[in-house]
This record gives sequence, structure tokens and C-alpha cells, in this order.
Amino acid sequence: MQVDELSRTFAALADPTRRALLAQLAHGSAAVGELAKPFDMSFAAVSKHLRVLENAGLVSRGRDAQYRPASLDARPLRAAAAWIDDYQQFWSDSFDALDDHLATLTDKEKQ
Amino acid sequence: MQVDELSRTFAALADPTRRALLAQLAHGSAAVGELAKPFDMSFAAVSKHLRVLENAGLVSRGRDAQYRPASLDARPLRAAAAWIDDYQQFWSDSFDALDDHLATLTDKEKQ
DNA sequence: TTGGTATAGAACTTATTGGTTGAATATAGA
DNA sequence: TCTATATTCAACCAATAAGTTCTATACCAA
Repeated sequence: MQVDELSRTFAALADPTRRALLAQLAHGSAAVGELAKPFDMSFAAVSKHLRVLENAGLVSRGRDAQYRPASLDARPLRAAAAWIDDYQQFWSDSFDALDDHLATLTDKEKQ
Repeated sequence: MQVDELSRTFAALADPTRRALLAQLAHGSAAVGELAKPFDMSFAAVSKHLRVLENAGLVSRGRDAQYRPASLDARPLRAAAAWIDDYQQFWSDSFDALDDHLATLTDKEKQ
């Protein structure tokens, strides 16, 4: 790998399929077959995404008969949140508040 | 691009060079030449990284004579922080603390 | 207008990513 | 032991990413 923990965490989060997998796992452990259902892609592809999440430390795998249940491990997110929080002042400074508010409104219009 | 805002944000943050660029910009706008100094890479490479950050909405560019100063725009980080914060309970719940501790020990045994 | 400096663009290389399909492995159950 | 189910592995492909070098552009200043 050769790349630092924080980079692996952000890279893992950069894919919407993987974020959706984490969201599912937030409701509890699940096996690959269960996790793959919402996605229009092969089990093998989901298995690969789980491997990426595992390498980022965001999920751990177990064994239950034929199943390899995945479970969420959110700890790496703490460092990611800490990194981002260092920039909070740059979006929450009072002189930015109006800009932020307007941007929020604009974003909502786009949807 | 074809990829959502949050994915672009996380992807932009997944590279340590780009995170370092943002850290520099937190101290104020700077031109490419200035930003490139700490890195052992060509100006063109830094310019490309800035383009990625720009496409993620994290920096905006200006013009000052020959210079193209970049400045930080942290607003996309707010959505990223919000996404991560949904998982905060999974690393801070008191009833998870023991689990976490045990998992850490188990991981260490594996190595 | 000529030259110097800052930056971006274009073309290229190499490595990685995200997907596929088909074979292999692990486990449960008859 | 045989078979079905769940998952991973291996090989492959196309697209993207991260870097390079060289060229082009934009601006200032003499």
C-alpha cells in the first residue's frame, strides 16, 4: 500500500457505493449477499469494495458458516473528522455566514 | 466528471499533497510557485493538483499579474464533515469502548 | 518589441481503480 | 460423499490518476 491511514480513509469514502455499504452496516453486520442486493453489480465487485473498506480499517470481516459477515468499524473516521474540523473556522467564520447561507439555498435550488 | 460533490470532495482529500496544499492555503492565498516549494515535484504537477481541488470546489483561482493565486474555499468540507458526523456514535458510544479496546488487542495479535 | 517569469496545456508513461466473467474454495446439509 | 450456497480469486479490460517533459500563453518591464 505505502499510503497513510488518512489517505486510505478518504479514498475509501470517495466512492458512493462504499459510502452506501457503510450506511447499511450502520444498521448492523451483514453478509456480502445481503449487502449486494441494492446494487446493480456483481457480488465480486461488492466483495472488492468491502476489501477496500477493510484495508482502510472501516470494516472487519467474520465467519458465520458460509457467510463472511462484515461489520462497521468507525474508528478511522475519527481522524478524518478531526482533520476536517481544523478547517471549520473557514466555513463558519461569521463573515462567511451569509455566503454559506446563500450557498445552501443555491444548493437546494439545484435539487 | 459525472460524480457527485461528496465523492469529489473525499477524492480530493485522499491525496496527501492536496491536503498539504489546503493546509498552506489556510494561512492565506498563494500562487503556484509559492505553493510548489515544499514539494519535490514539478510546477505542472502542483498545478494539476490545484485543478483537482478547484473541481472539488475547495479552492478558487484568481489573477494577479502573471500569478494565478489560489485561495481556500472550505465550504465543501461542511458536507463532508456532516456525512462523517453521522457515524460519530459508532466511535464514541460508551458501550462500544470495550469492544473497540478488545478489537484493538485482537488486531495487534494478528500482526 | 523583446525578453523574463509564472502558469497552463498537450502528449506521453505507468500504476491504480472499478468493473466483468469464470473457476476455486469453504461450509452446511441430505 | 455429493450438492447447493456464499464468497473469493484470477485474469482481464477500460478509464482515470499522478507524474513527467516540452511547448504555449499571459503578463510585466526594459
